[in-house]
Amino acid sequence: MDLNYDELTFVEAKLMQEEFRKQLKFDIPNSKVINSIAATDISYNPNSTTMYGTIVILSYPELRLKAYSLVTCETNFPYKAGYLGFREVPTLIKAWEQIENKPDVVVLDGQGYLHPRRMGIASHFGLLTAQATIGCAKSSLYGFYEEPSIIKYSFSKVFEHHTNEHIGYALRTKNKTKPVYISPGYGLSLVKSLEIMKKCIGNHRIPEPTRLAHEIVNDFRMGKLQAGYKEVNPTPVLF
DNA sequence: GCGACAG
DNA sequence: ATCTTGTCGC
Repeated sequence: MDLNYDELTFVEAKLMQEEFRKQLKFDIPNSKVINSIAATDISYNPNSTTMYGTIVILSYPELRLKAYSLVTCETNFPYKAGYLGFREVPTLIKAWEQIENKPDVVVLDGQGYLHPRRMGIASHFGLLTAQATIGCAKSSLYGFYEEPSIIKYSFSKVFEHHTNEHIGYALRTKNKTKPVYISPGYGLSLVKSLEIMKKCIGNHRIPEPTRLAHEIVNDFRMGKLQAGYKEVNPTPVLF
C-alpha cells in the first residue's frame, strides 16, 4: 500500500475524514468467535520523523503473547488533536501488512467513533484494513459524561455534545485511577467493544494488549528487538 | 473571543 | 509521544 499523508493540509485531512465517515460500518454480521486480539503502539523521539511501530497479537481471552510485528517508518504529518490517524496510520499499515496470521480484533491507542467526526485513529485504521477495531484512549478528546464509580469495571456512557448521541464509554480499569475511553472503530458495536475491552483488563490501568504493545515497541526503539514479524514460541506444558 | 485539545 | 525526581497511597 505505501500510505503517506505528508503532503496533506489539515483542511484536506478534514474533508477526507468526512468522506471516510460515510463508509464506516459497525454492525457487520458478527457471529464469528474471537480467538485473538491485537494492540498497536507507536514510539518516537519528539525531535525526529522516525516512527517505531508495533502490532502485538495475543490469544483471547487468555491474553498470551502469540506474535508481533515491528516496523520503522518516516512521517512528516504533525500531531494535532483530531488528526492522529494521518500521523500514525501509515506506520501501522506497514506493520499490519507483514503479519502472516491476522488477528480477529485490533485495539488502537486513541479514539474510534468517539471523535468530533467519528473518525478517530481506530476508525481510520479499521476502514483502510477492513478490520474489526476498537479505540482505547488514555484521555478524553470529545464528548461529555459523568464520572463512573471509582470501582474497577464500572463505566458510564459518553455522549455527543449537541445531539446527545451515545458515542463511547468511560471505563474504570483500576480502582481509584482515571478511566480509559472506549469506542468501536470499525466493524463492531458500542456494546461489543466495551464487552471485549472489559475482558482485556488486568491489574493495571492500561488494558493488557496495549500494555504489551507499549513495552514491546519500547524495546524495539531501544534496539533490544529487530524489525520484522515474529511468532512467539508457545509456553511448554509441564507435567 | 475563550477554552479544550487522542498521541 | 518522551524526559525525569520526588512523592503519595495501597
